[in-house]
Amino acid sequence: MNLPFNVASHLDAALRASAALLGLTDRGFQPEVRVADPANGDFQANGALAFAKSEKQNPRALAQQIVDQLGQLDADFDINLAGPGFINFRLKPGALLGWLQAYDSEAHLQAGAASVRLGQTWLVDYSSPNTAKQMHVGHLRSAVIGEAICRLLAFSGARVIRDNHIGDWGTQFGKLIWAYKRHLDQAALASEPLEEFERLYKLGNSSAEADPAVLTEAQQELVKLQAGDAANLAIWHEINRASLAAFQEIYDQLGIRFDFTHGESFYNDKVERIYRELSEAGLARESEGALVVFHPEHPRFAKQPFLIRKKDGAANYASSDLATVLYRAEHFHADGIVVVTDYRQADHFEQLYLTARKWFAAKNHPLPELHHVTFGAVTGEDGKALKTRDGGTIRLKDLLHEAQERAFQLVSERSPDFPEAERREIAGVVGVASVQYADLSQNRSSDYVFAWDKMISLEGNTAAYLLYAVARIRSIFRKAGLDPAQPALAGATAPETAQEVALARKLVKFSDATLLATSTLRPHFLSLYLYELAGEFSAFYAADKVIVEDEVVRTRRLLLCHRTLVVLETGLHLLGLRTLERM
RNA sequence: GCGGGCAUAGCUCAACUGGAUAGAGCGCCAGACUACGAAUCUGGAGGUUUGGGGUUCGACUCCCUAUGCCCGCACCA
Repeated sequence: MNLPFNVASHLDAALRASAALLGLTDRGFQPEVRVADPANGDFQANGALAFAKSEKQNPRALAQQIVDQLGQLDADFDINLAGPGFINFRLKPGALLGWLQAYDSEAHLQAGAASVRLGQTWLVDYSSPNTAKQMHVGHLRSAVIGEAICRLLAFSGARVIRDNHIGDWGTQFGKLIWAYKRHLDQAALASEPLEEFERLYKLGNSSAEADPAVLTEAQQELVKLQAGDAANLAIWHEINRASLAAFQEIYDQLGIRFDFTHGESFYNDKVERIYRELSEAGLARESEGALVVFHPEHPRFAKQPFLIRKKDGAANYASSDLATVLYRAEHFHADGIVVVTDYRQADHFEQLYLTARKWFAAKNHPLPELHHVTFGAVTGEDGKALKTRDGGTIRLKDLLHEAQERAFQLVSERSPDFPEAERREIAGVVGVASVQYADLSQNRSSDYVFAWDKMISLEGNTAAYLLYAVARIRSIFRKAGLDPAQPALAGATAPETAQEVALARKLVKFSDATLLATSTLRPHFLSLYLYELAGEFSAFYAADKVIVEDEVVRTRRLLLCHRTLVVLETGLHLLGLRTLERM
């Protein structure tokens, strides 16, 4: 029989069926199938251990009983027991070949993966910079991780909505508009709008500090804006338009395109309903003039309030975020919402989701899965967080530019015979991919130590290593005179040499890597897999020559090359990276 | 003060959420191109997983505790 895209799920089903025959399922038996250390097999089932423990049985004997019921599986697997009761499954070469023949393109991999979240809608809120400000290195993580998560969710079958929740509403606009009206440099606005807005804000800020009369004027500008004054609203729109255009230049380099840009201002007219519903639900109450929510059952939030309306009656980010959750649930019918921000907002989102769950239950609103995807701070080499107002922050624009310049020097060194235009294009891909991959290859929870050399380095577990593997495979196909889009590989036989088998076994586990990365919303699991796959390929490449006289051997190896190419490219695209023909 | 997070090889990071002998890269040492791209590959050295206790067939992972660093905590987001 043909193995499905996810072989582990196939084993899981078989083990459940076997356990059911033994009457174990009702008593809580779980197979616990996972990818095994290659020395032990391809997959292992650990469930017998935990179950035997709870039933006070001999785990090894129990595992043996389960295995005895697995009859037809031994066509595809070598099955054996090990240790205290591990069940090991090793794919036979013929089964490996069958899987490789079935999953021969990005489209077929996608089709195999898409059953998990078919019919679901997921909304991902990421990047979310403030308007009128440069994006700096701290904005990189949310954008890069968020985009990878979008692609992973889409790969698992979901309809994905990308929403850029920009910070386009706040007290800073009073000072900015004050300065805009008096000191705007039209030429600077046209060429470098964000620099000009930053200059104007600083000017407005320092003027207000120096002169109380200016502060009053700035506050009045803000009041006028919030009241809908036409002139101020026009300036505000201009600021947003120019900011978004500047952001999009960066998003274009990162391969990001949002479906919606519903910033904070979008929810201005939606907060009244929040106050009303939360009060009706008995969740919100007045405290020190403000409207707040306490959670008596919670160790911290019993006393630390969730402040949803300021004492002056104005909304804040809590009210705005509550309105955002409701809008996404009602308007988009989202099954899941993912918000990608740094971990310092963890308290806020815990309070937000705690409140939303109680509120939705009280009001019978359909509740989506709510996820706050956090990531560590970007720190300097001293381990301290880089802050926006520190003089030394690195602009994202400059970072990407320098990455590409460094990549260009390297490409020119390695491939001096390529035309300059092509070297530029390669450097663009390699430079940006290096920056993205540096972020995606490590667990997002940990702090990110910012260092040029580490980020742009093209050695070890880096984008360049993976792109190089892709380029080498494409080179093989050029040499063999075959089109990797439509290779003539009919009649390919099962893997034979140690390196062929190792590579084939790794390829089959692509589905487990994407599943793990998606279910945990941690793209680094996919990065790690791709790095290991590229390593297996490199070892295979060094040991087994592909383009040989013997046609059987050649076809067999070309099949492996081709599937490696497809899986590597599919995986890199899922991470949001572009790939190359040669480099 | 209250609460959260982190601590793994010299350095940067993994370890599939309680599974088998804790793995990679960089750096170091020794090898491999008149072979499809050496941005590569093959070996080697390197560990009391911050210290101390506990839970169990099994702990980097869970609990307690000590230390160190980071972060949040009433009207910024």
